[in-house]
Amino acid sequence: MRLSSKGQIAISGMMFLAIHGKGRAMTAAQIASDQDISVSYIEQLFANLRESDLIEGVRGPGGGYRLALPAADISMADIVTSVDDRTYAMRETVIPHYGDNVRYLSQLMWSSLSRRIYQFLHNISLQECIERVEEGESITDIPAGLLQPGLTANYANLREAS
Amino acid sequence: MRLSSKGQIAISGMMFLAIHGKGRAMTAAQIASDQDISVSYIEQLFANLRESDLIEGVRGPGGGYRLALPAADISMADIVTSVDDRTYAMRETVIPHYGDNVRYLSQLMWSSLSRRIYQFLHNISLQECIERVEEGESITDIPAGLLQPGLTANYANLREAS
DNA sequence: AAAATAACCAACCGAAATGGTCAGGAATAG
DNA sequence: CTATTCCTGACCATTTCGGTTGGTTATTTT
Repeated sequence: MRLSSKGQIAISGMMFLAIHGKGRAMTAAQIASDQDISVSYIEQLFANLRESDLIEGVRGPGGGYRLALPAADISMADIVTSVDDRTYAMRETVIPHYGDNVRYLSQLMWSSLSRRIYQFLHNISLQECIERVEEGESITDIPAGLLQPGLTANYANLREAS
Repeated sequence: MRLSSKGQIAISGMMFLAIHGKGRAMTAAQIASDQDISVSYIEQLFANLRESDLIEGVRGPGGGYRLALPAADISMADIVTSVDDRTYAMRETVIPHYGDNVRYLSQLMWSSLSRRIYQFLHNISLQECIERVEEGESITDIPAGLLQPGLTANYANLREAS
């Protein structure tokens, strides 16, 4: 299991589709602008998501990208593995030898944990993910480095302010 | 939140200490050999773990590395953030503007998920992690790419075979 | 005291991944 | 036909990954 900024961008992009799309297609330009990232890079990542049948591309004027499935049927694991684990060769590519006791155990350990992380992400749907924030989850008391100092409000605050 | 092969190596290394150390120090050479990786690279990663007070280094003959805390008091999140999130600048470094409604929401979404992943990893201790495998967790039915084809046995099988 | 061990430290290096640019081609709406 | 927009491929700068080399300390053993 792997999780990088690539997965972050893909997840944020999918959230954007789920929230603002609502059936109609959103252009790569809109998604890129939302995340302050280049259009081409969004297109690269969304090409992966399309190959994984998570989104559909609609060409021509009025076109863009839309979810290929209900948000409830798309998991975080689906998104992450689509863009992140694609080229990620797990380090345990050597088929373990039963005689090589110690090394085999190390591989087994990581596999076990990797699987737990995958299943955790698999149980979080795009739908549930955006509902949680829209319902005004309070996000305080977060470990250092995970969040910017200024970012301690929630969606409810945002609604009042805008 | 971030998770790469660096985190994997660190976690596997810590598991090695927890299982084989049992109080006495294990050398960087032993840990590196177990993971089939260079000694210097292990030293680099373990320097981070030491700075985070997760391990102690003991110099001289008979020296090596040992856990600085009971395995039950060390979480997966501790290890991963020590080596992985150290140089990882979260993409949300721009302080969100309340007026910039859409972009703020995207950042909020990711922060919310990132926090959930962190807390998930924070609730898995090194102790619990190794016990689970030692007790013979069966690891079949794993999504493609997460595990090598040959790697479908469990610790119980290993014990029988060796 | 000398030698051996093994953590520590810093500089550098090739390969890969990240994130981006540019130039076009193919489909579709007006 | 034309504008829009996805799609594709080539290329590029920078960072990260994993490693190498060459040391220096601290500690134990001889």
